[in-house]
Amino acid sequence: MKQHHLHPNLEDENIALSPLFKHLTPEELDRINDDKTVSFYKKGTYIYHEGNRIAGIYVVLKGILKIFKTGIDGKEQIIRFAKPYELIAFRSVISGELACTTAKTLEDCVLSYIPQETLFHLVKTNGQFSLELLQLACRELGEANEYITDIAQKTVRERLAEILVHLKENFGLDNESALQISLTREELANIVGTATESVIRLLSEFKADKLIEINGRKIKILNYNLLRKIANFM
Amino acid sequence: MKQHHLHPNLEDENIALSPLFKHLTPEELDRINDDKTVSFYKKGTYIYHEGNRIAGIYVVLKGILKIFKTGIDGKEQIIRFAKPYELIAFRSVISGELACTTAKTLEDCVLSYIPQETLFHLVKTNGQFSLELLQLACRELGEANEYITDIAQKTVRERLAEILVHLKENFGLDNESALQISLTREELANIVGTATESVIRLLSEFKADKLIEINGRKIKILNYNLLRKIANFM
DNA sequence: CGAACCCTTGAGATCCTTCAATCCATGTGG
DNA sequence: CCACATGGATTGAAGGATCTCAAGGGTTCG
Repeated sequence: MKQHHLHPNLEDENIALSPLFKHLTPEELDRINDDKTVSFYKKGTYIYHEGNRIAGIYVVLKGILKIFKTGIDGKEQIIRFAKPYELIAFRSVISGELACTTAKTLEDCVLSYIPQETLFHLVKTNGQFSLELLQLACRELGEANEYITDIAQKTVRERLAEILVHLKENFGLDNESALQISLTREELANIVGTATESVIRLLSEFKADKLIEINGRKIKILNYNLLRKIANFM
Repeated sequence: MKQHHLHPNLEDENIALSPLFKHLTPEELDRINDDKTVSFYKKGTYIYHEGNRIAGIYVVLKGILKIFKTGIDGKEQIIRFAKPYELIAFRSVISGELACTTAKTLEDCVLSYIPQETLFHLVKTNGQFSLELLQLACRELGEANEYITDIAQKTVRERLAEILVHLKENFGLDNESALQISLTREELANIVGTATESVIRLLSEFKADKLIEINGRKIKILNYNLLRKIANFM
């Protein structure tokens, strides 16, 4: 296995922990392990840029990344986050299109890179694997459809509450019931699709309403159920 | 081949015209043709509803459908349209989730229904086919990401112009350079993600600016390039 | 001819954005 | 250790885009 020895504990991370690779045969896993490279990336590093042609997919082994599109005036629209054992870049690799998003690390990350040849070979020879990849893509598609409807129909207030709920669901709370993921106000705005100032004002309101507690970037969830209610889930 | 003889010319329609099924072996095509059913649906018919469990996919052979989610207060959000040789319902069938959208015919339609067993068998045994299906899903995912960014960042005016451009690209113009697809103002609003009244007012503005000509639901495109400019493509 | 639908227009309200100024924490170089 | 630069967070004020509500007009179809 090729490996960049830039980080002490890379060996700990095992690609087979990703649900997608669970049902591979030992031979297939060996092939992946031979072909892959594992690398360490500092917080704030770009993995790929919108418009790039990408020659392989990445499995997140450690850390969190944001995946975003750059829109009007360079304003970022965050499409999703990627956390350990999730894939990035597979959409463009599979479709053969240029990257439609940019990926940037929000924390120090360890990523495993799998060349597209290895991936395509697996898809073509392992029906179970390709079905699971398909299911992954289809689940993401379902989430994207939700997202579209929310942005189109909900108020900024509802969307912000919803995002807080999602962040809790996806990244959990620490022992003080604060969101584990740490985002700037601007990043929150770029998920919700609004102005930074609006996020700030609404967070203050949520705080005044005892829904959350704010300490810099630390956001404590005080009343999860009410937050869900405000989010106006269907 | 099982077939509902509800329509004179069903035999004309050949599922193999769909690019997805192009690379199948004759045996595989036979299997599909044995398993499929072809049916006629009048304009305004629901094919499936959000929340349904769906047991197979549909290939559109004739007609146009709208695929939408129902959001706040029952307001529809149109996610996409489906036209001949495109698939519907495959997202939920593949992911095994309940339908996250509703499909309704906008015109008289002919659809071919393929049971999920047939589909799954193909995916598992034909690597090329599953790759193409994956590519289809990934392209849709890319479009969904665009859509999200547009709705989040563009003004209603820009989005409406963009939708007109898209409708021209996807459904073409008739001999009078009017959009082939006929939508109500409300449906336009439900794509753009705005109020019906806003669409009406903006269409009037576009008309005043000689971008389009309006005749009931008939929308003639007079200045395509300027429309694209207003749409503010990146 | 009425009912159902759709389209259109106006007026007022409101949610959000934008712009500008300030504050605060952090880090860096002298 | 201080001075200053930088990037984020905050607040206020003003304006504008868009929505909602209400009313009226047109068309189609049984």
